[in-house]
Amino acid sequence: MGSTIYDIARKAGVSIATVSRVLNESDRVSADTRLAVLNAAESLGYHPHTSARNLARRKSDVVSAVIPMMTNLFFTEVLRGLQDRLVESDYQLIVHSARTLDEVDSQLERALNRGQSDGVLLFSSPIENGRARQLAQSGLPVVLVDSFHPDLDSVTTDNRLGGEMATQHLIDLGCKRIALVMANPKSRPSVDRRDGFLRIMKTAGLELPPDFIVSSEDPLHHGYSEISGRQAMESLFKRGKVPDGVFATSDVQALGVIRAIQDAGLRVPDDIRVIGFDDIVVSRYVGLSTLRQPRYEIGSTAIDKLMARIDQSSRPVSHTLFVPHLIERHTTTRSGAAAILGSFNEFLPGVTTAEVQADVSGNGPGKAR
Amino acid sequence: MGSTIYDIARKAGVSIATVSRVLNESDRVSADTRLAVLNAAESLGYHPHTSARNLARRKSDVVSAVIPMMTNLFFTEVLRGLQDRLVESDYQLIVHSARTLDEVDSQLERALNRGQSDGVLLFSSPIENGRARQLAQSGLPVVLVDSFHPDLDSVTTDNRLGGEMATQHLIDLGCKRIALVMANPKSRPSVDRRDGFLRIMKTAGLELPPDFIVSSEDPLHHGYSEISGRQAMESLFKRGKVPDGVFATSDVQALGVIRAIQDAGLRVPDDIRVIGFDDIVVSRYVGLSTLRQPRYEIGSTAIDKLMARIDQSSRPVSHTLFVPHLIERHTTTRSGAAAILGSFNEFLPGVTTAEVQADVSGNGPGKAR
DNA sequence: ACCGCCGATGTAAGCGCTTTCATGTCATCA
DNA sequence: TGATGACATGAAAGCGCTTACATCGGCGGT
Repeated sequence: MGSTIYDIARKAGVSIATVSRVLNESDRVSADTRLAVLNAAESLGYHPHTSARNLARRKSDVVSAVIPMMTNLFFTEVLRGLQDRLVESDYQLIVHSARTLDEVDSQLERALNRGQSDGVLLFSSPIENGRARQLAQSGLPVVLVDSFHPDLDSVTTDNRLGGEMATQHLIDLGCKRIALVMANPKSRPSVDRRDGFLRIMKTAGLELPPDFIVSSEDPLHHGYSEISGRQAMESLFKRGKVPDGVFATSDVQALGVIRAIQDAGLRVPDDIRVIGFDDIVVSRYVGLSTLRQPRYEIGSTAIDKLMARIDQSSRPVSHTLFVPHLIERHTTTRSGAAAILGSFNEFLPGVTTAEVQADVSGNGPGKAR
Repeated sequence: MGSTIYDIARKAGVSIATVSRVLNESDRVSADTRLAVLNAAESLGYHPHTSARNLARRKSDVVSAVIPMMTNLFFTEVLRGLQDRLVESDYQLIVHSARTLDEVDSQLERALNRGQSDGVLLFSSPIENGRARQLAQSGLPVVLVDSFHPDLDSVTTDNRLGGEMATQHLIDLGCKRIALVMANPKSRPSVDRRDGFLRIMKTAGLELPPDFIVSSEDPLHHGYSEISGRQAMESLFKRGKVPDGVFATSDVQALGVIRAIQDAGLRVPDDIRVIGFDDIVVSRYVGLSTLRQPRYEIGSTAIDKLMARIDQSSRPVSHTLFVPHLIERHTTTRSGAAAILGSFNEFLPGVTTAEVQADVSGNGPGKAR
């Protein structure tokens, strides 16, 4: 174990330079020596030493992804998109996950170390000028995903537009008293979605009762969690506010919102319509209406951009903005339609109205756990 | 950008050895010089060169995870568990994802390169003797997750036992004609689960009609996919076979099974009860009964084992076997209860919140947030 | 005043590889 | 037949860092 090119060179009776040439597919080697070297390498069970190689080449073929709130379902899905794209290239991915936005700093610091990776994907983190400078100074190629700064390449969904679309959708459905459940107000995507919401509410001339915007101060996941959505909704109810439509700034929150509504003895969508954002996997099974972020495209575009910049650091900065796509599911069906569709769960076409009725009134078995 | 310890040394008026000492927290440096060095480093925006450092230290503080079928939901969830555990240590994770089991070879090859990582976690891949030898020869610490070989540390769920529990559960519910929907027969976990199934069927003296075992030949995801489960069930129906219970070797497959059942105009669980394996996130929302794998513990145990072996390569090989946990949900309720419960979806009000709480608040026990 | 010791620092030898440049060997052409 | 390349190979200089080992003052003990 641990053989080096010196061992190979000795065994094959050549110099290390020749071994290196063979191993790097350079064609300036005769067929005979090539074979001898390959045989020697094979028989020694040679594995190149990556660090040494990277040091000499000044290249690592690795990209870093700094991802806050990895436990959030949305990110695991984006990550899958990334991987899919990355596997096709020769790059490998090193994941720096941060549990809170504060941890991002330290993880980013590590990701910026030279020699570790050829570029960095920075996810969903606010970029103040200090950090922007830090990134620029590091000289490492960086692409922002799901966040924005004028000086840096970025790939985002048009969150403001998404907020507008979601809100307009609720309005089209006849909702009059719409509540907004947002994540931590420090999260840029959440804020952008809110701005879209506000704009449409204003345009539509709809009244926005005080307290109808609830935000989470939870640092964990930055408020993008089921529990935070649930608490937001409960706090609304506690104050006696009952909206007829809710826009949650993420699907995970929307799931919590739905739970709270049902715990309060109300029904979705009959009493309150709910729409989320992201279109995580669960949403499809649960029948949650949402704005789909093109995860796959986000991931692959980000990778492409990063690679382009790695190849040519002087290229002009570019920003890609994806338009989210409205997915209408059960949680925003019209009252009438809801009765007909019957099932809350679009995964279950076979369920009859009767069953759903029974379900809504009945109490399920207590989960003994 | 790109400053080295030489730059710092010059600026601080010391030698590179001293700089290195300061940067590595060695205490054999006077307070004055330390300060001077730190200031110089700061003002230069110094970032150490990881490859150079690793080369000199013979240590990388990175662990590799070779994961087949990353797009499978189960793995993304295990990965979350890993990350959670890893963030607390100083290690970083490099992900080698393989889309098929064949790609595992090449990804593993890369993961075994020296200098890239200090250890490898190999997921769910069959270990023939050839590969075992390759792993041993590489000299790199390896821990198998979700697969087994006597010579290598491993962490697995007791799949055979799980298969027994699932089957017994269906029998307890009164099922007489139970079908097995398995993934690719080359997948060890799937095979083990089948063996448990067979054993219980035999013990119970239940007849196993021919063709009631359907396996997938799909190389993609090795048969662990919704589509494969669906096709398996369709092929059963096509041949006129209608079981009254189905054990699918994974939840994703079970979702496909359910879909097929409903497309055929039958109902779950009234006509056919369904149980899966894994307890992926979606299952909770869909009400799918399943055997839960303790993902979090699997991940953290694997990491612990790997680190232990990195620290002491001579330690004895150990195997950890986790007992899966039966989660009863809607898809295996008794006929009577099913009629009352009504909804397929346990996400609806009838369900107590206890379980959801538990799941939402963390990835498992031992979580200190 | 001398010896020995200790703590702070510098010197230099790698870590395992890539790559430039120099060298050597032939076939080729005038 | 000797000059001329084309081609295969070797020698050696790094890549940026860690870490023995050597060095150098200054100190207390005698």
